[in-house]
Amino acid sequence: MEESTKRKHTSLIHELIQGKELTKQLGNHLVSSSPSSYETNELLVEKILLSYEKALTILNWGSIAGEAKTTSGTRMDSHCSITNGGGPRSEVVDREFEHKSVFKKRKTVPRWTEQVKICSRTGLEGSLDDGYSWRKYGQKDILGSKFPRGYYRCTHRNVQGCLATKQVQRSDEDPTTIEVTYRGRHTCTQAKHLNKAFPSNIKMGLGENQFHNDQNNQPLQEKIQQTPEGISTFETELRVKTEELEIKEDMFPWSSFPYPSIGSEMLPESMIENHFMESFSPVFISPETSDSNPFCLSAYHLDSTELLCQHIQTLESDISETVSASTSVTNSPILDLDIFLHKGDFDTEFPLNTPEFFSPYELPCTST
DNA sequence: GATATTTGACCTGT
DNA sequence: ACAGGTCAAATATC
Repeated sequence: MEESTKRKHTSLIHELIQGKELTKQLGNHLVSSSPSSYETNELLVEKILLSYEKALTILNWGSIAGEAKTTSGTRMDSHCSITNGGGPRSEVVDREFEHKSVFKKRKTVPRWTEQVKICSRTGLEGSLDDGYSWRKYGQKDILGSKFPRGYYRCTHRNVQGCLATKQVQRSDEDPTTIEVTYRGRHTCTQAKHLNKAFPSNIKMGLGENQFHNDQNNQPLQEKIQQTPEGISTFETELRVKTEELEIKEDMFPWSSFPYPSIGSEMLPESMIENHFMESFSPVFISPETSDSNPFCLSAYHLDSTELLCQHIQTLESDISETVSASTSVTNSPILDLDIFLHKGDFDTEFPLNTPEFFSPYELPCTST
């Protein structure tokens, strides 16, 4: 028993080290990336994936992955989602990774949830715009929920084949909070446009998948109309609290790991050595504080398992797209990493001071 | 008239 | 069978 665990542990370390090395290689390739090296990159990515899948398998089967078990059984990637307090949403997350016994690479639709805190003081009119155009295609009463859930898809679905969707629902516990679950990435032109508009002064540290305003720069603001699932008015006071990030395969929150900014070797190195091996609690977002801004981000503590998953998510994401998206952000989100590392417990909100990012309620979005 | 929303029906997975 | 998710016809808005 003891011996078995030891062996698994050794294998796990081996796989992680291998993944690290491969990632380094990939990083080097990315630096000198040329069209001709694409295949090489792809090969490296495959290898890395394989290595991490093995590691995950070990984690899942081994005793060291005890916490990886969920109420519905052992799931190899159930721990890939950031703890969310066991709310209803965790169910959704788990469901995405059913049939775990099959370790085949799956192309799942990335999904993550943001909690939008609404501070409405005045009327009930207004909009909460996340920068994307959405079209409502359905609404459902959800069992056990007081408020119905609204289903939205990208307006450009038909024209540009953008498959991004989102679900909007008011929180039962806190009616002033709206839970927005995004699914899929935007492939439409507005995504590209918004990438550039993303604030450059939002700094993030390692592992923070949290602010995935989307791999394509997903929305932060939600345009809520007079629909029951949302609250209509907000002033400029809107707080976004990305409480849970569910990033699955194929998803890349550009805001999380801007490869180009980090440098070819920095990412994997720091992730593995600082996070995986030491299991500390990283802190993510560290925008310059300012009381003037209503948006607040929460920091999360991740254990090594979660970090591992996030790292895997990162590796599995579309590298080329990542590079593309990242290059649109001039400032490196990683800048403040050192400042926040090792800060231990952290449960602070970071108000963002990025008017260009938060103010556009009236962006040409959401249908009207 | 074009586009968006509403809402009951239908589909799918459990 | 049930719940969540999607479709699509009817309706509303610009």
